[in-house]
Amino acid sequence: MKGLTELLKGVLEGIVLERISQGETYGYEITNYLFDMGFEDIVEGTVYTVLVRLEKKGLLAVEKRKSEVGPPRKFYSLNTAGKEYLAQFWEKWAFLESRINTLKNAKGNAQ
Amino acid sequence: MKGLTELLKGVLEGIVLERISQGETYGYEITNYLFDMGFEDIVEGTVYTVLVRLEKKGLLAVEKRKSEVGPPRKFYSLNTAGKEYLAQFWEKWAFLESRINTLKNAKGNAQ
DNA sequence: TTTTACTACCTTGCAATACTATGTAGCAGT
DNA sequence: ACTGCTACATAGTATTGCAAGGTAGTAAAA
Repeated sequence: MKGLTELLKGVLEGIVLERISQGETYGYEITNYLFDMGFEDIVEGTVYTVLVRLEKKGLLAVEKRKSEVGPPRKFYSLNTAGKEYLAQFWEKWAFLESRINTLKNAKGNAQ
Repeated sequence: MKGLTELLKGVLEGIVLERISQGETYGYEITNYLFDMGFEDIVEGTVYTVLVRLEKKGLLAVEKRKSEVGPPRKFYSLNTAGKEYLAQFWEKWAFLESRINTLKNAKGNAQ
């Protein structure tokens, strides 16, 4: 799906955090996962910038491990702050989703 | 709800368009509507900048009318391009919503 | 008549984020 | 040596919502 850029703002961060929370993983795998999910326009560079940002925010634990099929991988997992942050993300998402759907089903009560 | 800023990016535009599509309305009313919906941190300035952008994109028809309780109001409605754009917004939203919920219910299949 | 309150619109500068484009490097098979 | 895949990284750009102000019309209170 194309033209999602603006809608993804804030959401991508949450998606990446959730993916990590479901099991230790690394940037390249996340990129492929997103592609398989249908986010075909989210490229590697974008994912890495998100990971760097999340790490700077102090939400992730990192461990570098050798791979037998390429360069070493940086495995990420959520620390306590990361779990808390993710929980907040889901709260915000739920709020937004409910309001949007309310609006969507309102069918013209303006004025 | 606080801290929605990033999540609102792209979404706010859609919300405003949808509101307008449900019946001719103006900036001040939209602001109050958003507040009543629970978006208590979206202030007037934000709404007006959105309206200006939507107008520049050529999605809106405008008509200025006098008010008996204050300054004149600028009533907006969607033109053809605006309706098309809104339909695309809902498609994107549906896509995003479905993927997010898939992810949310995935429960750890990483690696 | 001045002040306050509500209505209504507008603008500039800022911060956060995703995208573009590009680069580096390890490993394996040809 | 070359190609292809794996894997990480970053500088610059565009878009967007927010903060913080400003201008004005109407009407009732002071």
